[in-house]
Amino acid sequence: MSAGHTAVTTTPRPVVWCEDGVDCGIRDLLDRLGDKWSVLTVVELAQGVRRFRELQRALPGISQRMLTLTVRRLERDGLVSRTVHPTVPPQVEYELTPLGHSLTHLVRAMVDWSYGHHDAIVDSRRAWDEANPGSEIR
Amino acid sequence: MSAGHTAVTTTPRPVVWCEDGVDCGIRDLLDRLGDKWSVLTVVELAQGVRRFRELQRALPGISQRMLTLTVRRLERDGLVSRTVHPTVPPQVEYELTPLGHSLTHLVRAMVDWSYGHHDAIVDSRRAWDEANPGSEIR
DNA sequence: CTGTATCCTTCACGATACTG
DNA sequence: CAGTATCGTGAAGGATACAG
Repeated sequence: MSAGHTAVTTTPRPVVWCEDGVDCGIRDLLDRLGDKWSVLTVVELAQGVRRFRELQRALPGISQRMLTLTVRRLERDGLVSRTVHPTVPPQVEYELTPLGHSLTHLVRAMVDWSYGHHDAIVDSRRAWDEANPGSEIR
Repeated sequence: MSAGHTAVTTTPRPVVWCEDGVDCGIRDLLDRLGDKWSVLTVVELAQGVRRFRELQRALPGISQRMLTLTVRRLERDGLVSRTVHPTVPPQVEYELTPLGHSLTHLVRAMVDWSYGHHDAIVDSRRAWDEANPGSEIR
């Protein structure tokens, strides 16, 4: 694997792009994973059905606006189902769909990896910061 | 599981926060996953050692500035090692560390999930968009 | 309670020029 | 080749007010 003394001229099979620049779907996932609240929302809903207000309380710091946007996008992607009970005051329940539950395994793997390597990352950062004082990288 | 006819009063063990709002590291991972180029860079480096220019060519669309920032951050986190050969012109090689390689498994799982569920997501979006014409959600 | 509508700020990223 | 420096832009997200 590291036996390359000459340049690696054969580009191995692409993993992310199918053909020159064509995204195969990973970008969608990364975008969802990337926004501030989607994963945390999925994690909370993995515990069970939640009402709007319950979600908001479970996600300290989220604004009403962002919670709405987040659950709407998750619903649009088919990860979350939204059930409106026509009562007064209104009652809306959010729940993970089977597709959403399948994402849960992945999220669990991410959480596990974080737990397992967080110390190493923190140490590495501290060492790097000491070796590169005054760097604007962060 | 769905047997809750009364409210779920016992909040299950937290998964993301250790204690009220304390992040246990998942946030760091999500931030890295979230930025535009980190994962793609790791994927490319998973194929082998790469020089700066090689990386740039492998990541169509990335600017010189962003590539620098991305590899610096990955280096700071201990995911990537940077080796400078004091030649002229300069030659710098980037390589995944063992920590970086461990992330590869997770990325692979993400790619697999994307491949497996991309169609379902696309379908769900189309259906949602048809059911919610003129929505600003996207 | 469950949203929408506005306004405003931040900052991630791109473009470009310059350096050793 | 491998960066650094600077500037500009758009989009994400927060705060707040209002509605059904």
